[in-house]
Amino acid sequence: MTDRLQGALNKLKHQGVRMTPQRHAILSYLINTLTHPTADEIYQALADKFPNMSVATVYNNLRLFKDAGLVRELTYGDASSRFDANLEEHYHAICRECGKIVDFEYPRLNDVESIAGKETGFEIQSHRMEVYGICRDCQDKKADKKVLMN
Amino acid sequence: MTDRLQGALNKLKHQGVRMTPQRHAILSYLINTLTHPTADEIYQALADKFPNMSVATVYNNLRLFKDAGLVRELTYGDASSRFDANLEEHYHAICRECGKIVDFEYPRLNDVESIAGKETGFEIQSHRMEVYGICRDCQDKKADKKVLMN
DNA sequence: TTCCTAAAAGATAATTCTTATCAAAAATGG
DNA sequence: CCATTTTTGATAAGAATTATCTTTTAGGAA
Repeated sequence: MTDRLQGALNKLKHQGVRMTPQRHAILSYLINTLTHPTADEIYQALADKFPNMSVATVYNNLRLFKDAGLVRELTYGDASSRFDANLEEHYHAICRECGKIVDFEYPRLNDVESIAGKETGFEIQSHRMEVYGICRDCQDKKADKKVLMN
Repeated sequence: MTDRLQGALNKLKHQGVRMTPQRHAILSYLINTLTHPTADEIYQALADKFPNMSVATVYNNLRLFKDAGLVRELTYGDASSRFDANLEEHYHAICRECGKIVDFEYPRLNDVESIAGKETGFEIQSHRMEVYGICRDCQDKKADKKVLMN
């Protein structure tokens, strides 16, 4: 059991949230996976352990975790939301080909929020930044395809 | 007729794209509006002029403009995509309350793309950044509500 | 101008993702 | 172990977007 999972479980207990096997599995999966899965990916990943689990349960729990401040919902170009249990400051790189999301380190943009606030009159609460491109895997696939075509 | 509209029309013609009244109206609306409308907002806005126009036509043309490099699709937290015909460098401030999107100026993040590329192995093509908060209007509304409650 | 043909529009069905509903099952506190 | 409240699971419903297909139209050629 990781520290982060333990901490999350404590937080939920403290908020009076009941623990269920499904809930535990979803949370655990989210915290231990390095990718940023969609609701459906979580559903698929847990299908072996919980053949009877409903997708609605996954969505319900993701919302609950979000409300509890345990995960963030990421909405990007492709259709479905992705979920990120890493609440620390970090930015994302997104593959235009396969939708994969990878974290990367970059100095926090400290001044954007105040500058944008002054310029727009908004009361800024947060910011977000990401880069788009083609991941290594998809680059390789494209190279292979080229070779095959010649 | 604005220069930007004229330029866009030329670009389409050059690509062999046929012009239709609906297409022209959608493009013109997008270029002349300062907001970043959703497909449905465009549809509603043009309903008077084109009572028989289908939503599918709006979506088809938006995709065509996107493929032609004339507009960008912006996907945010709320359900539907927004479209931006301003291709110049700029960042967005988004209101969490009403969904409004406002442009703001901030020095271009020149180094993010190369730094992220080195760190992740991605072939980076673009980046995007935005701030989230409460716009002036919604701040005022909240203040009013407070007064009323006392 | 008129005609031809490929492209686009319009109507609507289909898809996809997500949320709502509700009866049955399960989790906590006593 | 019981009672109460939550959660689950099944499914319907909803919203945004895309696909399909027929009719109409744009734009070049005759």
